[in-house]
Amino acid sequence: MLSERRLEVLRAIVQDYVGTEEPVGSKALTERHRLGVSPATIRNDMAALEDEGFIAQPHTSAGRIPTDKGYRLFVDRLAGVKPLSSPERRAIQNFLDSAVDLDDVVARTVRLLAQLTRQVAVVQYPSLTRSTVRHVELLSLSPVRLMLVLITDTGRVEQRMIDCPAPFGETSLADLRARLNARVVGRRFADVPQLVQDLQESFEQEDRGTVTTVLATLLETLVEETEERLMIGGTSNLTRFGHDFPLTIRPVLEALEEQVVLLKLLGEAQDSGITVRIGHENPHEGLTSTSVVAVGYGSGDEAVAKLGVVGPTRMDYPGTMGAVRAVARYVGQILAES
Amino acid sequence: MLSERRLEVLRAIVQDYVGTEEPVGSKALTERHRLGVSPATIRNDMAALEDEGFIAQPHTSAGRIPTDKGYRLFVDRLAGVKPLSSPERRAIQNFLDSAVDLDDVVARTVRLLAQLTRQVAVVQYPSLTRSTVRHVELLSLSPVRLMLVLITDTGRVEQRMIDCPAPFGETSLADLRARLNARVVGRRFADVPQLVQDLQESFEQEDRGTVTTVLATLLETLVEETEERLMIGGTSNLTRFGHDFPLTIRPVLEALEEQVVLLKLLGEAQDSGITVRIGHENPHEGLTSTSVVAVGYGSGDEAVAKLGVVGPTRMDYPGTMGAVRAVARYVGQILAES
DNA sequence: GCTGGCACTCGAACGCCAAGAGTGCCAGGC
DNA sequence: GCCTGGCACTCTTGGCGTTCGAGTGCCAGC
Repeated sequence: MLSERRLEVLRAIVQDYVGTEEPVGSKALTERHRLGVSPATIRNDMAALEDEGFIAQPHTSAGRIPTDKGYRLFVDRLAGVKPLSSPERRAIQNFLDSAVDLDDVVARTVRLLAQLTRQVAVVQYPSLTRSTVRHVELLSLSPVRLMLVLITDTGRVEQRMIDCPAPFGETSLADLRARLNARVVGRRFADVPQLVQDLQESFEQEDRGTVTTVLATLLETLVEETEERLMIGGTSNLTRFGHDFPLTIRPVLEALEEQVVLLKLLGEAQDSGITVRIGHENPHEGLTSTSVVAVGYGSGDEAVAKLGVVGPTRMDYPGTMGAVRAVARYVGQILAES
Repeated sequence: MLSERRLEVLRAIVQDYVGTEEPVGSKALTERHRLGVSPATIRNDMAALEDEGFIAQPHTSAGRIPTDKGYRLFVDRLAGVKPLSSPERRAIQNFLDSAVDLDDVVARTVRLLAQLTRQVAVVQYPSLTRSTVRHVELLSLSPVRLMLVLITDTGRVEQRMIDCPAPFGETSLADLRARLNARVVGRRFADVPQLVQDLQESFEQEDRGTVTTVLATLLETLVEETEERLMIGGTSNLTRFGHDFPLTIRPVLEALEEQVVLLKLLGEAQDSGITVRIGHENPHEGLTSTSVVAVGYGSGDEAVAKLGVVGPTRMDYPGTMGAVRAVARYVGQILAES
């Protein structure tokens, strides 16, 4: 068990290292923090912290830097979440309020997060599986060509082309549109498959082929789009990463290009509460020198998607967590309003 | 006027430098290219090329590297466009053919371009101004809430929420929908404003407010969405940029984050034919050490949008130009089919 | 107009040394 | 028992001079 002061020393080390990017020594610590003891004492504490694996020395005659384990302890026990200032809050709200559609909301959220945290921001589009259907529209582009448009309660829109096996009249189309909407509007996407499964039976023989095709396309859209989309931004913040550039930044950029990786990353975050993954806690290889701070957001109580930032393990955790939480909260509000 | 051989020397310098990333000397040139003369002669030629500003020495006792002006001459007079191999062509076609919707087409195009050229790829979504209207849909979400959906011939879909000043009945809605479509389907977006300007006059007094609102929203959407969207990818290729990382890469990443900058960049490319902007020819400050290779693409004869890559001035121009042109061609085909 | 020869320049690499930061440990004091 | 001042030790960092080699420019000769 670590004494109170040793924890205090760890906190001081983390804070200083985050600020200066340089290994911090015992003397510097006593100068910048009122620890009430001499450097020699701090040295003993540091030796103990190193034995426990919370800090490490890059080389023998250098100061100490926190390890992943050290950051973990810091985040779990030593640091709170730093709330944003009220000007910041107002700025967020203003900026998000002027969004015109869902794409715009997401785009603005990304910019905002990247600016506030000075890190790479990742925002997932509201998920289809947890959303409900607001409307299904069928348009006839030609007698044998339909367009299916799917609108969610979060404002997301998906469309698909459909080639009909046989000409499909306007009355049949209106009929199908009405029946389809009657069954699925307001329901969750996950429930749609059962809700429409016997729909084609109520149609004339000649139209059944088309109806079946439409239903198949609808279900396909649901499945395909469960592969969620996301938007990232603030990659130029990666340049503030460290000194040994190419090696560090390369795998990160590569990971960021892989939507699958990012979705998995966000997916592993808890539904509620802020999740912080530090360095090697990250499953993906290219991201072992980064930390991920993620949180769910949603229009109601439940999270419909997640957002977060990716940055160096040496980051300002309290500030980042505060910004991420605040942005998630406001985006949730915006979505609820629309 | 430069002699034939001196041009040949310039070509050799560009090729070698692009391959090795290192200043190329007279001896190395004679070894790798059959120029038929001795290093001393090459040195004279190089001195001449340097006088003309086509090549430069990083420092006195180093080899030469091409200047922007040198690359320009190379691109204009010395290099052709290298066509892709037929396996590559087949791969492109296969990859693009399996796209499910417009977003997917664009996303795949970006990946493809980035992979083929090993550079940062930028693809603009098909522009609204040059597109035609395929369909306008109006959905009633509640008696006082409408959704406007706009579908283009390139498959792009835009939607907007509309709050009606007064309740709007289903029959009025159907009427408006029919009249709207009758007027604008198949027409260019640019022509829409005049086509709908007196539409509200044929409606009952009580509905006019709503009709006016709908029309206003439609026009607003046209204007707003003329601010085009685009997608970028392959940023991890920036790591292969050069040796002096942070300074070079930072402004590039920043420029890439600014959609406005990129749109302007692509916008300045010619409508037909490949445009190559080299180094300082680029208007944007952060991109003075990059070259941009861009080309228009479209479903018909006319370009509806542009795509291209951004890379170091030291790039394989013939190969890059070949890849960009080929990808643009295939994307055009895909769009024409859908 | 090309070529071989030659002197020259200059950056990269290396080794060396001194300075400074930081540590670990120990003996003494509260 | 814990803290502290002192001290020897370790290593990195930066400056400096030297060497090495690539590449150049120029010139005389063919």
